Amino acid sequence: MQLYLPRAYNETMKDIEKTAALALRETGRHLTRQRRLIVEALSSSEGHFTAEEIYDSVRSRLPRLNVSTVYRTLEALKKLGLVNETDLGGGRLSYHLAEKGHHHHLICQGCGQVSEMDEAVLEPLKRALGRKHGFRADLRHLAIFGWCSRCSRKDQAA
Amino acid sequence: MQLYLPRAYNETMKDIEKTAALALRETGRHLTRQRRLIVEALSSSEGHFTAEEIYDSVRSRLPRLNVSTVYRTLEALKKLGLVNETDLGGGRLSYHLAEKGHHHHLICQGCGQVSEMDEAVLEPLKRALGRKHGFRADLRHLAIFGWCSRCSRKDQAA
DNA sequence: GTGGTTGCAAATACTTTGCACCGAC
DNA sequence: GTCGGTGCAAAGTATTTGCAACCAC
Repeated sequence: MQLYLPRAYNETMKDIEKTAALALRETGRHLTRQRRLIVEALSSSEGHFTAEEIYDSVRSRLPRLNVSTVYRTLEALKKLGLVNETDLGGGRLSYHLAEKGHHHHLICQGCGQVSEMDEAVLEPLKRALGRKHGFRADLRHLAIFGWCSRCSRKDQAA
Repeated sequence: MQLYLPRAYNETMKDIEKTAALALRETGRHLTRQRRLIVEALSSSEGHFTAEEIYDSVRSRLPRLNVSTVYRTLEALKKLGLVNETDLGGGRLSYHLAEKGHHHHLICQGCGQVSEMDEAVLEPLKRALGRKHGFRADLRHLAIFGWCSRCSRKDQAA
């Protein structure tokens, strides 16, 4: 694959960025500077980001970036299956790079910390829903609210 | 308890409306016509409603009602513990009368139908989260997305 | 050069807030 | 009469869209 990017970029590009570049090209779309930086921001951590967090992050390097570009890019990447959109509540959506395995969020209502849990914990629930309710649960991006161990302790002390 | 309402109202009032009237009075708040009608709308079904659904429903009887009154009333009832707010995703909140037991939502991504599941199904999950992650899950209003049996069948046929 | 992409501004959807008047108590 | 509640309008927040300039191809 030959990118239009300067060689130095190409050599340091992460796999995910190359994947994005290819997927975009295959569908006749362009890999712009803003899109590359947005993918880079998304890949900067395993976590999830709101559109505004991505916007703020990329704007430090591309000050004229507009939020609508972020939304449009996330939409495009979502359609390509490279990004997943999660509704963690609070009236805003979160985005993270699509991964092989699924992960799930434990959101602490005390400190706001978001941790992840493994899928295995949910298997019994999934089976029970199918058996009892005929419901095929899509547990790819479940968000569970509650209290982390630290805030639980604080809570009891109060 | 003696309400300012005409006797006929008092006699036909549902228990929940009386509870609301008492709770409001106890905290030095007023039971207005709009608040009574909003509670009535909420109690018209076991389901959950968005603020706009309540607004539309009450406006047929009180055309000058304003949305902000609906939001403010829901907020007041929430503080009194009479109403629960649930984030079913999609950028809007849902409200329903607080019940003794908790209920949980199964939201079909195919037809949008929202059904309820009983709490028992979640107990094993709750225990596992505590044991494995030290996380005290607040599962009072869990929303699980997926596919109902009808849409599952359609999906397989396609 | 062409068509996809961007920045900008305006629109949309949901919710909140300031304020003067009103009404439950 | 008092203080809480309401309608109205405007603001706030998250997201989307129309459009002309722009740039990856």
